[in-house]
Amino acid sequence: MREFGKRTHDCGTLNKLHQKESVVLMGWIQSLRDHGGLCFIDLRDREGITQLVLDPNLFKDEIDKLKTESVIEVHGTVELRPIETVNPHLPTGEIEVHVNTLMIHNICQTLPFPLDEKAEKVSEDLRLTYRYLDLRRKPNQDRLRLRHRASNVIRNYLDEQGFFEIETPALFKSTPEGAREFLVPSRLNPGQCYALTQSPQQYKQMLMVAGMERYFSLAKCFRDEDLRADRQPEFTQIDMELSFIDREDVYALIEGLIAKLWKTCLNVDIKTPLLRMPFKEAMNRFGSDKPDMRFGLEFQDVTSIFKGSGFKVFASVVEKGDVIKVLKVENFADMTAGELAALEQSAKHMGAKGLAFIKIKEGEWKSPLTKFLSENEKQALTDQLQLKENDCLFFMADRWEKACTILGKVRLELAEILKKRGTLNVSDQDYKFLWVVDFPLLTYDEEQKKFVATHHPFTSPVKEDIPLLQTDPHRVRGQHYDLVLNGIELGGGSIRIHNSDLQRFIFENILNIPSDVVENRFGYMLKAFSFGAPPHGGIALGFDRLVALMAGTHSIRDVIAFPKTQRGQDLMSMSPGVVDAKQLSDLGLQFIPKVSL
RNA sequence: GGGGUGGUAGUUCAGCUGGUUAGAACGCCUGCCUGUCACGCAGGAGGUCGCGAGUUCGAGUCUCGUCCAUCCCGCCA
Repeated sequence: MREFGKRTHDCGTLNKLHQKESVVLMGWIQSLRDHGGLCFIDLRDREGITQLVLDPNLFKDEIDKLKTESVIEVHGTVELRPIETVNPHLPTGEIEVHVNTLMIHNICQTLPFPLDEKAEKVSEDLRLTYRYLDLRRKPNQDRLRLRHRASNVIRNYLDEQGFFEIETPALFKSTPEGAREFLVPSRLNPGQCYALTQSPQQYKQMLMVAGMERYFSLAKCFRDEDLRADRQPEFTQIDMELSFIDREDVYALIEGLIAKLWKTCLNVDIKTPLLRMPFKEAMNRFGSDKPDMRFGLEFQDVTSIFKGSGFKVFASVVEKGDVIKVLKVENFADMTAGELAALEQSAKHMGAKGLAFIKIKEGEWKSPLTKFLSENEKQALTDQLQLKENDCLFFMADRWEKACTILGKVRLELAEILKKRGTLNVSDQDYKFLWVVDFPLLTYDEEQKKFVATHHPFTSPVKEDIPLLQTDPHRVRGQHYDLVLNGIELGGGSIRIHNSDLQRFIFENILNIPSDVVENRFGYMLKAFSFGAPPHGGIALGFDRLVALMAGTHSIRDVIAFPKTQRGQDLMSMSPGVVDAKQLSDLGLQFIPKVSL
């Protein structure tokens, strides 16, 4: 079967059917149990563990030398274990290999940390320093195996759907309107820099102009932003672009892909089509553009109830045209001071002045605001929210988006609290996907005092909203879509602008980018769109996040072979590092000490 | 750039209101052991308490600074 190596089997496959067979195994010593007159070794390779039995009379010297994680090769015979010594926890637990030849390939010195279950508690920086050891552990092997299987499924699926896998450059030019970039000085063009691609966005659109029709790539992308558990400076996107399609085609394509991935890799059936929710609705109900749909805790709007209220804070908010959102939690009137503090903190963290609440206990409204509320207001709240004993309400009054966002944060914190209490069950194996759609094309940036693209400037407006560009730009919806799973944005995409004039109008008249800058940065795109660009659109899914979610881990470092720390360092190879003066001078570079103000 | 949490044997941790020679488990070393699979038994080695100042008769413990890790906010079109 095996075309390479001298192994006859791997350590996961032998069973009682192989009895009396001569086999050759190679692998690592997982554990060594020397009983004096008899010695057991658990030999491990990528596929499993097989118990070896060694006679000390034959291998005395070797056994003395061997240590855990040493690499050995054994030739021996498969024997049934005595019935009372069968290990039911091991797939190969019915047999063992009686060794007649032992070759030591490498003695392992004492390990810097244990490689059994205890490794989970070892500090991550130590494990990253010895990443090659940490990766020997089964959970890590399984996660990289899962990643491999997922990429295989993706390639096969997209091939069936008529896609070409095409590599695009990692060295691109700087596009400063996006994320902060890694710059790469060009030796051959002194004084000039490449930037590592934040995404192959512009290249893939050019591939559509080039008539490739369907492109995909598992593309490495680079962003020089601060890191998080779900963010690395280099990461992988499943990047796709299609010609002659609309949003529905993209939804169907991706739903097929997700269903196939989950079925093949996890044996889980995902019901399609997936739920779709307009951005506005997601904000109004859950206070997020990536709502976690595994639990309720929805908001209601009670703005109209507080018109002219005796509670001045609320009344003035209504007067300004802002909103009041409320989150009702059942059986939470016994909220502790600590729980309230945690909720208030997450609200304040997001810029709230406070977090108003009402508890209904023994028929009474317990709250700092009770004395300001009229009977009419109480009745209106009771009716609209169907209040009952032990309910607890949290209010947020502010500008629409801010009020929703803050209460959205409170909702997530509440879920954590309820989980701790054991009154809310949220499972990682419960996969609640949805599409969030109908985002506004433009967002007003208070600091810059101008409109910016909500996603990116290549997003096409919804056709019937195009006339609004002239009159009410903020009301224009974009043909953008985000794929969300359990409160995490898996990816997003859009139908693009393929008309040179419309694209130029957006750049110059809506986003107010000076025409010479447009020409310099995007001139080639505008030109390309004037040479027969097909209508097109696409999507990019975060591959690391996707695999992390499938693996049931929240950190993408767990599914990346050699991840970087939060400061962007590779502790194993110690990168980044200083470079020779010669290398710098070849590039015409010189480091100036950073001066802090 | 800002906030939270943490840093004590190789590893994971304990170490109380500051007070003898800083402990445990696992790992490691030596010896014994023919049915273990977290093998067992006996013995042993192993520490600049992240680093630097300060308070104090006395600091792992208190204060300040600093470094590192991690989580979050800003940021991530």
